[in-house]
Parts: sequence; C-alpha cells; structure tokens
Amino acid sequence: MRESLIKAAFQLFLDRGFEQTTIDDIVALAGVGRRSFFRYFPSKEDVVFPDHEGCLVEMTEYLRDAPADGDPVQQVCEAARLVLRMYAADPLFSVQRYRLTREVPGLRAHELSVVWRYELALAEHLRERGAGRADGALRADVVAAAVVAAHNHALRTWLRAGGEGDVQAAMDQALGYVVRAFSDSAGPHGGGGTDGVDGERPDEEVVVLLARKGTPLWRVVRDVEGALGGS
Amino acid sequence: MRESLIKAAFQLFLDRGFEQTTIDDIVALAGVGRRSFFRYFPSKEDVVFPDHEGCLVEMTEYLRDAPADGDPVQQVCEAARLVLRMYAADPLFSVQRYRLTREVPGLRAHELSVVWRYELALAEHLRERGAGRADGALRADVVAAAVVAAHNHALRTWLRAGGEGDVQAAMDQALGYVVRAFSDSAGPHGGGGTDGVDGERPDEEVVVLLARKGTPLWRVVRDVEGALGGS
DNA sequence: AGAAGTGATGGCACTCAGTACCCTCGATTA
DNA sequence: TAATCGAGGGTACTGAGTGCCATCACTTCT
Repeated sequence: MRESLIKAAFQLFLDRGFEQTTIDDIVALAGVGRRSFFRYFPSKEDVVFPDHEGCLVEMTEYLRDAPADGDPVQQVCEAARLVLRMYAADPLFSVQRYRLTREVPGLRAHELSVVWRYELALAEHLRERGAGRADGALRADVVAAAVVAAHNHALRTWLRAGGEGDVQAAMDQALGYVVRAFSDSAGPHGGGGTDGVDGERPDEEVVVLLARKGTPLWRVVRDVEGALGGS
Repeated sequence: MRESLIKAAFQLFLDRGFEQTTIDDIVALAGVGRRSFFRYFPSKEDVVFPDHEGCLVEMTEYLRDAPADGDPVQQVCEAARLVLRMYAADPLFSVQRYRLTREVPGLRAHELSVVWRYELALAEHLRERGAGRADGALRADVVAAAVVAAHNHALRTWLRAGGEGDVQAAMDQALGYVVRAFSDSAGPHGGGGTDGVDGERPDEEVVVLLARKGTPLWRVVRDVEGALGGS
C-alpha cells in the first residue's frame, strides 16, 4: 500500500512534474482512496522522502547508544555515514529524487527541514557528550553544521554524477576535512589521521608513527607501508 | 499598505496564533482586499519575514563588490554580520518573530529555506574567490555552513534572552571560533592558532600519527605530507 | 455460531491558501 | 475628450489537508 503509493507518485512526478500531479492522480493510479494517502504520508511532499523518518529514528538511537567514552565528533560522523548509506542503498531512486528536489522549490524546502532535524540531533549529541568544554554549545552547533555540509557535499556530488562512483570515498574525504578542522590536537594542516576509516571497534589495532619534522617523505611511507600492510 | 498588512498580521499571529489566523482575518483587520495581500507577499509565511528578501539582495551585492584580494572567509563573516545587523535593528520584532518560528513548523521550514539562500550565496562567493585550492568546493560549502551556524548560534542565544545583551560580541566570539578552525596555519589574520582551542602546537619537531590497521595508504600519505612538509 | 470489538480503508464535506480573470477607479497623456 | 495604464478589489476556481462517518475484514468473547 505504502509502496504502491510511492511507486505511483514517482511515476507521475517524473512524468508530468510534481506540481502538475494532484493527490487524486496518485491515488487513482495506485487504486486506493484519496483519504488513505494522508494516512501514510502527512503531506504530498513526504511521499518523496519516504525513508527519512525511519532513518532519523535510527540515527537518534545510534547516537543514544554510542559509548560515552568515545569521541563525540567521530560518533557524529558515523551517524552521518548512516544517512549516506540510506541514499547509497538505492542509487536510482536517490538520483531521481535529487532531480525532483532540485527543480521544485516546495520539495527543496521540505528537504531542508528534514536535514535540519538530522543536524539538530547531531548538535544535541555533541552538546551532551562534549560537556565541560568552554563554548560547548557553539562548538556543537558549528561542528554539526559542518558535518552535515560535508555529507551534503559528498552526496550531491555523487548524485549530480548520476550515482556513479564511490560515495563512501568522497564522504571519507569530506568528513576528514571537517574532523581535521575541528580536532583538538591539530589544525587543518594534518595530524589527526584517525579520521573515519570505517566504523571499526575502538579496540582495533592501531599504528603509532613518530617522525621528526623534515623527515623525507619516502622514508615515512616505507615505514608506514610496512606497518599497515601487515593486516 | 505593506506595513499595515505586516502590523495586522503580527497582531493576530501573536494574539491567536499563526495557524489560527486566516488571510481573511488579516486583510479584514488591515482594511484591504484579500487579493492585495498576495500582491505584497507571495505566501502567508512571507509576511513574517518581510525584510529578508531585501537583506539577501544587500548581502549579495556586498559580496559581489568585495575586493578581490581580500580574504574570502573574512568577507563572508562580514556578510553574516550584515544579516545579524538586520535582526538587531529591531529587537522587539525579532524576538516576537523568534517565538513564532519556534513553535510553528511551517514558519520554521520557511525560515530554513530563507537561511539556505544566504548560505548558498556565501558558499558561492567562497567557491569563486577561493579558487585554486584543492577541495575548494568542499571547503566553500563547509565554511559557509559553519559561518551560518555561528551566526544562528549567536542570534538565537540573544533572541532567547529576549533581545538583551550584546549580540555583536557574541557574534564576534562565534565567528572567531569558526575562523580559527578554518584558518590556514600562519594565515594573515592574526592568531595563528591552527585548531579550535588554545592548545598551541608546541615547538618541538615531532609529528605523531595514529592510524588503524587497514587504513588506505594514500590517506596516510596525504596526512603525513601535510604534517611534515607544512613548515 | 453469533455478537461485539478492532483496525484498515473509502467516501463525503468542509476549510483555507493560492491563482486566474475581470472589474473599478483615479491619474496621466495624446 | 478619449485612450491608456497601474493600483487595488471582487469572484470563482483548484487543490491540499482535515474531520467525521460508513464499510468491511478479521479477531475475540460468550
């Protein structure tokens, strides 16, 4: 029922456009009553984002159950990856939706309010877990916004390319940039290389590398290669 | 005419609520025809943000006319201050509007799409002026989002306090945090702090790199390159 | 089995935002 | 004086969203 409504809606939206399609058109094609549409979707816009409500719940639970001694920024990055995975799970659908939201202002506005709720959840998590820090609330808002922006950047680039290519890699790079900018131990110039290699357990083996500044790069690479390649 | 519509609308919105007020109520109180309302405001929501369209134009022109050899990040921060000044110019109005947008989902969504257009303009400016840098587009999106988040944080804090206190000071602090996070090390604008908090990198010459086993080599190399070759 | 409850669905009527079209009126201009 | 034009007003329409009630299938209790 839900599925048939979504299917009928997208068929019509892609064919004749979002605004040119009425609820009556959708329910007629789906073969259900008009009233039933609003039982499954609170608004016409919501049928375009059928999985976001569940994804938001999933993300919220993930953050709630995250270990209290972990790095909140990393946890928030991982939460963003959760959302990205939802998009990546159905590239065709995501690309079609992207084309729709790009040209229909009403859908863009609706997507913004959906994304805003993700950002709120991230900021709240950072605020709670990053307590004790000066400017904690400010930092929480800014980092959450940056993570969302990085997510959106990677996602949009991938969607614009028609869903071809490696979203995850783009996401790694984008989140890496954000994490580096906001990590305590180092500025944007590097260090903090622990940025989001996929969500491994915290007790995973790590390599610690010490090098003097000015060390020839080839030498470092040789050492790192030996240490990392062993796995 | 425009003013009388705004005045009538806010009077009713604050009295009986946004959704409980119809367009007919507003035009009846203002003593004008219903059709005239939509001549001045494209939607019921727009009457709550009467000055944003002009402010967006103003901000766009400011960025367009900004000197080409200035720091784009600083220019974007100044553009955000422009918007903040618009709010600060009428504290009572801004506080009333804040209370409305906080509790009416439709208004929140509308505000989000307004803010999104500001963010777009900032990102575009950063993309154009910050050319030549690797990851320029990503950086533009993230910095724009961070600046907007800092602006919103300072603004919301001030609005929650009822419009009392110094917004400009809060804005300085918030933007300062963002600028510090994204400044290149040894950047031209003072305080070469390369990270969020005060922890300056001690002057010793050792770089510590942490990486999980299985980390792609290219990423390690990238980070090491930045850390070792940076100075 | 029959009655009664329950949840999913369909139908109908209504409110209200937003739009298209046309009217009026006053001011300007040929 | 006649033609034009622009601001405002009125009317009727479309379509989203809601409330209310009827229907139907399925279950549960007696």
